Amino acid sequence: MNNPNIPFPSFGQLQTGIAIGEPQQRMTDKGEKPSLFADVIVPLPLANSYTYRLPANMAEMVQVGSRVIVPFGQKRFYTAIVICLHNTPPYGDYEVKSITEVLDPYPIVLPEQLKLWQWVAEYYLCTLGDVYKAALPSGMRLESETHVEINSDFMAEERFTPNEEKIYQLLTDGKVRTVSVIEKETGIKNALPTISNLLHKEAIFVKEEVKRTYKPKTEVCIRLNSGVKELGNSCHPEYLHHLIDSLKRAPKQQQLLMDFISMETESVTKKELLSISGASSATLAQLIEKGILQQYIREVGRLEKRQATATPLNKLNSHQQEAFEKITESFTTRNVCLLHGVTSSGKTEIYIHLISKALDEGKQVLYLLPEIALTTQITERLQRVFGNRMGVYHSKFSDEERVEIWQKQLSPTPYDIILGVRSSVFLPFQNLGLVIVDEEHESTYKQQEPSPRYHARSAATVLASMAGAKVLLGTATPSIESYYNALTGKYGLVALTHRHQSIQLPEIEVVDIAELRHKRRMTGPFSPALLGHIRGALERGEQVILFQNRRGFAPMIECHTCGWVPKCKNCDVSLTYHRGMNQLTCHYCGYTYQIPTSCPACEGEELRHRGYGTERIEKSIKEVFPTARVARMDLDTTRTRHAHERIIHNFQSGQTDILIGTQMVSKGLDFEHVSVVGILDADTMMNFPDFRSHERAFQLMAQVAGRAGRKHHRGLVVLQTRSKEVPVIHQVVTNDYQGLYDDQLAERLLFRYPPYYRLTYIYLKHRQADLVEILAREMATQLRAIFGDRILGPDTPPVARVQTFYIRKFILKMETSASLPKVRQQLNLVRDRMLADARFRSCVIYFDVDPC
DNA sequence: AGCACGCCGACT
DNA sequence: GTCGGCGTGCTC
Repeated sequence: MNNPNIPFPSFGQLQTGIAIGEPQQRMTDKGEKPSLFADVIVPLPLANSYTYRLPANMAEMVQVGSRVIVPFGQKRFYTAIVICLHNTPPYGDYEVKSITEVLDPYPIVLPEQLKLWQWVAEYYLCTLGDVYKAALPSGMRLESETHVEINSDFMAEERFTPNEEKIYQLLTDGKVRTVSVIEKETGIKNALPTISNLLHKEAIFVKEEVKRTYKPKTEVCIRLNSGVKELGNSCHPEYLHHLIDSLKRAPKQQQLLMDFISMETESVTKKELLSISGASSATLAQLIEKGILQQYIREVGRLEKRQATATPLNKLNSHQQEAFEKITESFTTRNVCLLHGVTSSGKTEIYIHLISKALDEGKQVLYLLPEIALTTQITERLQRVFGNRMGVYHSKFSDEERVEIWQKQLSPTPYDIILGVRSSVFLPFQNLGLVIVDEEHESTYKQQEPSPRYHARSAATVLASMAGAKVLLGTATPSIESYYNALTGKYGLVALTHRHQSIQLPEIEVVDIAELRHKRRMTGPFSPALLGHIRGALERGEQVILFQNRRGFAPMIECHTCGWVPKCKNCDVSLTYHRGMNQLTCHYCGYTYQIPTSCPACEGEELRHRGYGTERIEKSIKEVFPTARVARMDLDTTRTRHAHERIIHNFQSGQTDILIGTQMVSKGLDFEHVSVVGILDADTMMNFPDFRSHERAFQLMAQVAGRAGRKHHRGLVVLQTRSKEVPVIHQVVTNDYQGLYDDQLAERLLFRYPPYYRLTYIYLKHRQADLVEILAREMATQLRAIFGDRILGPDTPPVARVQTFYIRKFILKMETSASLPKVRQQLNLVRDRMLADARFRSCVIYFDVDPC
């Protein structure tokens, strides 16, 4: 295993070989000759780019990075991205189709972005089409749909089949319908063949139409009728008075007109006018009817209009100032710097000063946050300082809003700062100077599903190096990988150990719930000690956070008689009981089930809840403290855009006493009055079957613990566990990150994990269990022939079946010294070889590079 | 990913 | 004959 020289067969080209950008011009093309061909990528999981003919009238209008509409396949049209313009006719005997329409006369994907797309596709072993789909807001990707209409001139010569008759009859009303509508209304499963038969018989017309999903937002506005306005302005200053007088007999209209004039504005939205004047829309309609006021529709942006910067920068304290200078210093020799700052050390202030510095230098800043943390406090803090220079890019924003941000970033007046989640690394930047990855250790930066399975931290680093920008990774609990990179000198390292405003780290009390449970001293999920501390806090008017990293009511229900547990029919997992919705839910595929009244195995009537989710914790705590005001924050209570903010706001303003939540409660929040934090069950985190489980458990617990404590009082954390002898528990109690790091690093080396080895997971999926099994066995042989004992598996993952697909998994552990392009090429080769086998053609094989 | 095409078994 | 359900192969 110590030999990194794997027997790689020597193949010529290693890379995918898709050329992006202007090709080398041949001498003969030196002139300003317009290009004849365009290579494009389509938003499909296809490995190749495709060459289209560029009609002469479009040649001037298209650039690398423009969107174009192209016919692709038998009927459909797609929005493709031009990645190369050239004059080389493609070889091979296929008909070269022409571009249908050019959507952008300028690039909407900049050359640098295309390079990032290509890096992501290569590194994460996916297609450019996958990256394209993830990168561009879907509102910018128009697709075609088939519309079907009756031919009214049709004379029946042949007989129709029953299905043809059905569809024809449906269409006799003359309405235009899409294929899916026809299928729905007739109940025919696959209507396409029948529709094409009808088309052959010329009974119907079919047209393929590109649907424009993006619609600009509009509002109805009111202004003076132009004639009235002119008279009022110049010729007859008295005219408006006459006009008002003339409405004497219509006092409501008169009042409304006066209200409008007193607003001293050219134009106002209808809504605003009516609400200010209190008039009815009928009154307004009459004024419009009389030609005094005029109604028109105005296009408005969806982006929030905000005040220009108002609040000045806070002055940094001496520790922050020192850190700030060290970071700046580090950037002179290194591109990436890790800021390791304990909770409440004021990292955000340092970020703000770094952002401000970058802006002063005329650069743009990308501020990345993990998915869950966004909104609330950090956003508000940054908005107070940077106002309308900052844009927010988040999955809870509508697609239209994302489109507008994208376009704004291409405009001459882009946001200087983007605060965003994972996917904002794909936004166009014209002059990027700094990327901040906040809470860099967060695993939500890694996209799990679907492809591209990319890590935003890595993508951001690559993006920055392409743009000549610097990267700051900030966290209180660095990922083992980043800390290793910092200690080995690849990254700069700056530590911030002083907490702001004399806030002490909380005291952590470990409670052994195994023993208490044995002695029957537990009240449901709560130990006597925890309940005592909660009671104390409530009596003192202080707040409590209870952390349980599991949503729902109970992770499973179980028949008390025979032990039967309901499982998902699609996935190999037990179902979570959600009490609020009174149903069982699969947390993997989202499928919901009715609750059985009796056990289908033994017909026992007693089905018991096993374990605790946040919902059940909420119910239990209300039973113990009936007067306490309790709120819950988890995926289920924060589905809507503002729910998250509302829960936090209510807690912050003291309208809630106890906040129960999943890891959501641990992110980027600072509450003034929290004195007690309860970690209800540390074991579920530590027992997670993953090499990162202890690292993650430490990070989570340290973060949650950091929520306890206020300015002058030390907070208290009650940590309930059944395994208090596990080192991580002690490391959390003593806030010993270094200890955790040393332990983990030793383990990682011993068991060949990152940062010493690079991991790639190889997944195999198929509907038939036996087929994946055979595939796995044969693939194992091939993989081992190349990679030897660097291949582990095939394993059956803990959840062996998700959404009716059976799953097998290999783990590849590569030395960091091995050539990545060669490894990738080998992996692709094996996959292609397996899929070339007729037996395995319908199997799915994919890779997860640097899994989290 | 769609979509066509071809083959097969079932229904009537 | 018609229909629906797959497996297979291709998309400039």
